[in-house]
Amino acid sequence: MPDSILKNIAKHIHLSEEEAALFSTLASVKTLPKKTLLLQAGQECRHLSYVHSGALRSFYIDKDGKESTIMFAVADWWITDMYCYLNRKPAMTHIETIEESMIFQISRSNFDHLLETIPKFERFFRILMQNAYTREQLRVMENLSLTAEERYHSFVQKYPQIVRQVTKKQIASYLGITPEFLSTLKKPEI
Amino acid sequence: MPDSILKNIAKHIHLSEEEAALFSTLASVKTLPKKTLLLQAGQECRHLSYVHSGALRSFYIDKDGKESTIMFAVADWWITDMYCYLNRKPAMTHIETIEESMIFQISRSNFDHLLETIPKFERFFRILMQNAYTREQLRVMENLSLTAEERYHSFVQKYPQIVRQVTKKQIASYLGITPEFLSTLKKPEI
DNA sequence: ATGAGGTCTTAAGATACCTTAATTGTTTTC
DNA sequence: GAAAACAATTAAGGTATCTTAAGACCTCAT
Repeated sequence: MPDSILKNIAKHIHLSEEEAALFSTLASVKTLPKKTLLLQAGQECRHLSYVHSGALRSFYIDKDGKESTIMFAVADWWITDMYCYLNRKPAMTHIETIEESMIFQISRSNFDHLLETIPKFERFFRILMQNAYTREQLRVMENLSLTAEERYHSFVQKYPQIVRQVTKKQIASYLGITPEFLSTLKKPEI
Repeated sequence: MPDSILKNIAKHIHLSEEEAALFSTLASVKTLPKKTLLLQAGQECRHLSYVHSGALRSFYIDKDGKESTIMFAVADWWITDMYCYLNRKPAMTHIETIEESMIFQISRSNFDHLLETIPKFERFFRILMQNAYTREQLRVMENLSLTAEERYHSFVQKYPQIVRQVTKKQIASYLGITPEFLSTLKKPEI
């Protein structure tokens, strides 16, 4: 188990060697080729994934077949269909790799086990959820108050690494605009 | 201290009598008249508030003076400018009462003290943050994939109680549309 | 009670963003 | 390494939503 994920955890809580070892037995590694579907809407969402390398996205397909990108996950990000993972509901979103990726996965039952065995993980996940919540709330705020062009510039400034790893079509679907309209916007300063 | 807030906590964790008593010493009660500004953008956000009765909203005012409602909080909801509360940044949003309200507040330092003294609260806040996160993510999804009319109907169905307590103008600013446009939409079945 | 200010509605004209379509360049696949 | 598929761009016409304005209705303070 490469230690990028342990470093990610160590940002917020300190694990003893034994705890880190236990954690390692509860996570599994996967290497996935580009364009691999990791989760399909309707399926049970069994895994929380940490991205060691590569890039993934989760997206929703509405009744008209239109795709909306819910989130991107590049190195050092966590991704899942959180609502469905936590509440054992059928997934609403799809998750796929954008490029070849190496990820670590924690199943729902190992997640529960982890929280019971090492209560410090409650703190870790609280902080993870806190950050995810405030990020989504800021996104809602920008969706409500900014024009498409402003949202695009804000995205490029906030996530320059993601911009390098995904297509403009995918960014457009994250911003809630069409690729054609994105094309007409003034390019942001980088 | 009325026990609505203890019941809210008991939904997710079990507190002993002593723990409940300690918690009570760390929260303070306030009764606020209608239209009271509880937090102003730019100020430090010192409090996390639980709504016992009444209704509040948080909103953002953009560079053109346009208001966007970030969230409503009616009985049994928690509200604050979470990003700024947790990270000691100046508030981005305003919070005001919509009607006379009774709330319980926890200061940032008491919050920290609570998490250290009663680690079960890590679990409680994890679950609170989890729910807030998945709710915001669903809101982003709806903003990206639904028309204004569909979002309005979804809001009415999800939050009938809020609909009774706030104006249509405020709902419009939550949905990201103008009150004039909301007025032209087909009324939802209730 | 009266007036002042806010909310809600309707309507006409304006605009941000969408749809469709065609062209070119790039990537993937056999 | 050719063919097929996809991404990016440009442009013309269309639509959802906004802006402004005006009138009717509330609500609340004097």
